[in-house]
Amino acid sequence: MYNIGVKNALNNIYQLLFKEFGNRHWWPADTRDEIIIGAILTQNVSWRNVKIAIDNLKSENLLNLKSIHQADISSIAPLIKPTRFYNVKARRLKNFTDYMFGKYSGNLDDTFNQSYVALREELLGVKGLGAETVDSILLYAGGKLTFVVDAYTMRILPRLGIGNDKWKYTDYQKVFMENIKPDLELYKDFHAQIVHLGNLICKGKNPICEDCPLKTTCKFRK
DNA sequence: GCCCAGGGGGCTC
DNA sequence: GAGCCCCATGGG
Repeated sequence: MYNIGVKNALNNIYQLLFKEFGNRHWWPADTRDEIIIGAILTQNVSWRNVKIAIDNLKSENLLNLKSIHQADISSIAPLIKPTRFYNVKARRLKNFTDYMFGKYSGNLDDTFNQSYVALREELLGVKGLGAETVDSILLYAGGKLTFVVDAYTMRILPRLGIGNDKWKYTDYQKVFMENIKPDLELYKDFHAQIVHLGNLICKGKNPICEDCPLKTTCKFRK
């Protein structure tokens, strides 16, 4: 799915968003461990709540993978309550550390030293990590060139004439990866821009978004 | 009180 | 392989 129309549209969309919002500096974290933990905690919950959980973990010195690996689920779960599904998510955090300490002795450099394709498959095999979580980890913590697709992406792109309700995660991911410049910083910021826009105005209820910087592009406005 | 949110697993057919 | 329920907090 490569054509000059899509390529121009995506570039145009990014330029409009960047002009409106500036560089989003995403992912907000001090360490790779924190990015990975945040990627799991943010599943189906707003970043506001994740932030609270992150701070809770930090205050108990649990905001790193080694400590998570050594801790019991029962001591992690209460700290991440604000992110909903806290028991499930505590298990998922430990699923990741079990995998990483089991296979790579807890060494993140070794983990991310694997090829993109092999590592992505491997991570998808960890219970509790789906495509969006895995791609977030690979892109923001691992520096791998993979585009992160989320619910906002799939809601907004069709309005701009790209995709439809039949498209799946992979279809959206491909359209980005085949049509935008293969640049790590662009991948990071483009996804961040879409999320920011989605948080502001595209909740999916009202199709007419008066404040949307993309309104000249949006099919709902024509 | 009610609705829904930046996801993923598991079951059913 | 799509469709549905489960998980179970917090803000509007």
